[in-house]
Amino acid sequence: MHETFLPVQDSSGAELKAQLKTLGCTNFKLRQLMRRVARHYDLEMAGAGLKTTQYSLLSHVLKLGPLRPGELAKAMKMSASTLTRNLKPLVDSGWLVLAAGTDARSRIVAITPAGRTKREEALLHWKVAQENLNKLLGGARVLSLHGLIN
Amino acid sequence: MHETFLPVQDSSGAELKAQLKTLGCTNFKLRQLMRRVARHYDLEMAGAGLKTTQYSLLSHVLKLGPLRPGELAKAMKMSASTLTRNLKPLVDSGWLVLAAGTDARSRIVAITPAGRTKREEALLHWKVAQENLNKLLGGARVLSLHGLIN
DNA sequence: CTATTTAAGTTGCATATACAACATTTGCAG
DNA sequence: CTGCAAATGTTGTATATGCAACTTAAATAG
Repeated sequence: MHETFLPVQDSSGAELKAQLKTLGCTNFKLRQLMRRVARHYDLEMAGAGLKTTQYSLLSHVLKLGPLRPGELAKAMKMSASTLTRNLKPLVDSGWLVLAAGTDARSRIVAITPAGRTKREEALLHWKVAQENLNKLLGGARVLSLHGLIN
Repeated sequence: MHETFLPVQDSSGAELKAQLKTLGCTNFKLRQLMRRVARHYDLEMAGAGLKTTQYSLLSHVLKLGPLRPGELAKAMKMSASTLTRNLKPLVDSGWLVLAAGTDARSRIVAITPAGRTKREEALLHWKVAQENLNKLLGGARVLSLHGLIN
């Protein structure tokens, strides 16, 4: 009788551990959610001819200014090798440029005028996707999710 | 003065909308988290010679019994084309088999004895990864995350 | 000033992901 | 039966992801 009230109070003890054991694989669940969310954004972003990952990359270069690939990868928390490859389609499209850095081994990534225009266009689609996801999942849920991530 | 207390009470109204506007891209944040979590699990799962995605696939085939690719893809909420390709390394390793289905066009995916053994071994590593993630992110946070996903 | 270490990016390899187009095969209408 | 529509998987193409190995260049030790 007592136990039915305890869980909420005892959330950092044995009860929490017991609840954790009932959960499925966090990695799998997260991937599932990621696929779903990515599809949602990509569907809308396709109207601007971009993948959402590309929009994110473009936005980060815009905001963080011309910077070295290494810094960008660190800021976006992705591996340098992934970044190298993700840059390619955007450079090929003329939205980003890879210039020589101060150092002969390093480089500088920068957004081009065409890149700014494309990003501006894509921003409108991003807003729609973001707002629709809030409706789809529920604003409170999305808010909680962001709270957990940071 | 009053407003400082309202947000919590008014979580489904204007205040929630205002808070949502301050958030960054949900897709990007989620991808970041996914990368981090995937790295965590994969590092541990490497001890069993499996990627975590492969472990998930193996586990699903084990639990859902011999079944058609289409059903499996639906259960795991991934595209059929992704599944087709993800099956390949596991079939090549002899942990799964693709047999002819009742229907001449359909097929049956099943786990092999070697697959069961491998999955058993990998389960131990999965448990370590799962538990360590709980410690790393905090049990309460992981619990909330699962709550949001389902 | 040479030799080794460190730094910065890229490439090889393997996997994950999905949309569109495709090949087969059933099922069903007529 | 015939022919078209629906079902079931696989392939083509493009991107995303990361580890390990590699290349080049700077920095530092001796």
